[in-house]
Amino acid sequence: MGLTKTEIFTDEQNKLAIQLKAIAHPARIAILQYIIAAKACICGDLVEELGLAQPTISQHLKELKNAGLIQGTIEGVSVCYCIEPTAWAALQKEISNLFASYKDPNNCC
Amino acid sequence: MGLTKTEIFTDEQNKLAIQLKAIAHPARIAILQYIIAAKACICGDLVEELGLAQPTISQHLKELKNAGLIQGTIEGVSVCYCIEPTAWAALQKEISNLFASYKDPNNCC
DNA sequence: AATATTAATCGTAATATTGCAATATATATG
DNA sequence: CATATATATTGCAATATTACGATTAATATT
Repeated sequence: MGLTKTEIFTDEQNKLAIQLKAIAHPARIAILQYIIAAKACICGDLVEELGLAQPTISQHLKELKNAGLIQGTIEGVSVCYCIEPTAWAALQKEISNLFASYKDPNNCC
Repeated sequence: MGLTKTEIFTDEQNKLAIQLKAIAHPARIAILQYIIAAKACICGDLVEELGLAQPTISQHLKELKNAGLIQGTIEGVSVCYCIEPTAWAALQKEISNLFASYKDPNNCC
């Protein structure tokens, strides 16, 4: 075990879980916030900005990339990261649906 | 290692990460959707509904409870679960802020 | 070409997560 | 009280995650 039983759930549930998991880490939240806050793309000031080692940051960026939430373009020696607008908007909508489906308290608890 | 360096990040980032992590599993997404879809509170039809063993469901419910996202009230032999409205709304707002902070594509990537 | 700079990859240790069988707990009901 | 029902807890095996040192890869600069 130690293995999520993905075959039991719908593709939508699995995909949402994967993308939420990508965001569900303080370092990756911080990375996303930093990328968003910078008006331009971020060319890897992240190592200095956060207090984590370079391989660790690189790994977190890879996970965000794998989840499709950011994209990186090579700019000479460095790499520029920014939000992937389509996936970002899609995830926003998906999460919004989940939360909005809960209307008012049933006050039975 | 294997341990998130929480001291590096803000309380907000850590709390958001914890609550997102609670949702970031297909079983827990399915549980939340089922609780929401039922107009009344759910008294453990979950084991039959999802294809997971009873201890596994119980554990997932515990995690959602620990994250403050659901609450359970004892109803005789069984337990009724429903969304915790305050935490649910707060998390919705927090996530909404994160996503909304990204305006338009900077098209520099 | 040699060196510097930046980021990715590999390998590894520590810890966390997932899932379940077995068991425990707690409340009904006969 | 004995038994049934519903849920929680414990213990464990398999796997995943987190973090980083060491190394590699790739492009600039001298």
